[in-house]
Amino acid sequence: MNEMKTIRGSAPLYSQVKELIIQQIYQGAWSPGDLLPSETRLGQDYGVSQGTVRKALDALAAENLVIRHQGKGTFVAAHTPDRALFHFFHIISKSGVRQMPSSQEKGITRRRALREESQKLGLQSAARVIQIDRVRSLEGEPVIAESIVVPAKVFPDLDKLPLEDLPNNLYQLYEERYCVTISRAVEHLRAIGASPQDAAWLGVKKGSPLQLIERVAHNLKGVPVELRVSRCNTENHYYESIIV
Amino acid sequence: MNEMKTIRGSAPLYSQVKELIIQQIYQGAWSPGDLLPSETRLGQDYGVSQGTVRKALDALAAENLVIRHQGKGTFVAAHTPDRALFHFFHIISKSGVRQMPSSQEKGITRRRALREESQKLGLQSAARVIQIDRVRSLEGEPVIAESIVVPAKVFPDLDKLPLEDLPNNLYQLYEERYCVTISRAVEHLRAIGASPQDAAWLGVKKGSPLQLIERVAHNLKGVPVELRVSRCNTENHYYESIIV
DNA sequence: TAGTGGTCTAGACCACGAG
DNA sequence: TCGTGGTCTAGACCACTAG
Repeated sequence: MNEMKTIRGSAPLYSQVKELIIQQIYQGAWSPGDLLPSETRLGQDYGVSQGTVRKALDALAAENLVIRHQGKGTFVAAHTPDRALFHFFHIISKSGVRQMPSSQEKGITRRRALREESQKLGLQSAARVIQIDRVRSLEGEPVIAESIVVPAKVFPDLDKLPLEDLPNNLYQLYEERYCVTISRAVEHLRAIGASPQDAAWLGVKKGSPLQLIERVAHNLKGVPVELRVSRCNTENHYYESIIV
Repeated sequence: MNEMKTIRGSAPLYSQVKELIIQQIYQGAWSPGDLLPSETRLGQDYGVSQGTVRKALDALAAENLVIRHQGKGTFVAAHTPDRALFHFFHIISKSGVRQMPSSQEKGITRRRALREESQKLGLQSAARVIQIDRVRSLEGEPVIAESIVVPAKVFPDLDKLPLEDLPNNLYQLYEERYCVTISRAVEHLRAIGASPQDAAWLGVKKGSPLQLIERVAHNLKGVPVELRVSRCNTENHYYESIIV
């Protein structure tokens, strides 16, 4: 590549460069964890100045799509345990401890999507989906009952994996096995009463208050690819949110 | 002012400029809503280049402390209704409507802080605080029972205001009447059962699940200046959180 | 028309990491 | 020692706003 197709009246150059880089990550030209070419090199490739590339990379870094390391270079962001913990897991113990919960799988099923699910995932009605149920524990205590629904088309064979092979960090699996990068999510929180199933799994009384978290997770292109419903026992934990 | 005291080995210049600007806003040199001098002018005043001032202002804009308008200039951020709604109010109706709730004051009292309150607010034990209780409604339905606790020292006379004079948007009052700018908050969410008081105020059954939101709000310097505990009926609403 | 922030470029030097 | 991103500067042009 040697020239940026600059279109008069279109988005700023750095923004076009940014989208180009996202496109290339999406297409697999660079994978999560890979070192990107230097700013200078990218500028030569795209036919723009190094400063413009820098602005594009800064914007990507602000969205956690790349990680910059002085002296080393710029890397495509990967769903490391750290990223999972500090960006995609918001349950903190009351004493302030932040740690990744362990997972106990309760089952995987393949079925047809409910109307609401296909709508939220942008699927044809009654498209095939895979559901994973698991209970997640912190310090040995079961705290979260979690149901995950994903399109079977995007994650084929996910239900064929042995239960034991399902990692704690699913987003890493999505990334490595299915080349799907989760880059953004929207969560809706409510308070509900524990269902008999939740009560049994979490060791609480039926009807006791649980924190409900409904998450829709999106890939690099902003397409929803996962629904996740969590019911949390917030006796000893809470959900943390920072506002600016 | 004509020269930036650059200290060798210290923080980057633009970061020092940023802190200087925060300092001047904090001291009232510029008030919320005011137009800042142009980048060029600030650069002359501080003895740095316009590009360095720009980086400082960009950082301030990222934290919502200033607002930039092409062609007009850079303004000190104010707690307008819009900012309250889109940055400090996260309850959305299930149909996706986002609107500011109306408030019905239930009382203001002056008392001594509980141990937990003085700890969270960084006060001497048993320091004087003012508590405001109110019920907030969306589309005529009472949805949120809210208790606000602030240090009497920071907001003197707040309890002397006629109840009717308490505005819906308290942060605007803090800003205009007490020169306290809320710039950041941390929220902890849990699910609880409705107390008799909450049940009466919100028109739900005692013990029914409510969304609890405990917020600590900080001023420009990062000092906590307000505690706010909200109990929300999430039958028809939810708390929205965006993750990147 | 004048002034502002937004974009783009170019070049210099520094701090960091790796060999 | 070398290459990287981080900082800082300087100047050009554009898009928007207001008078």
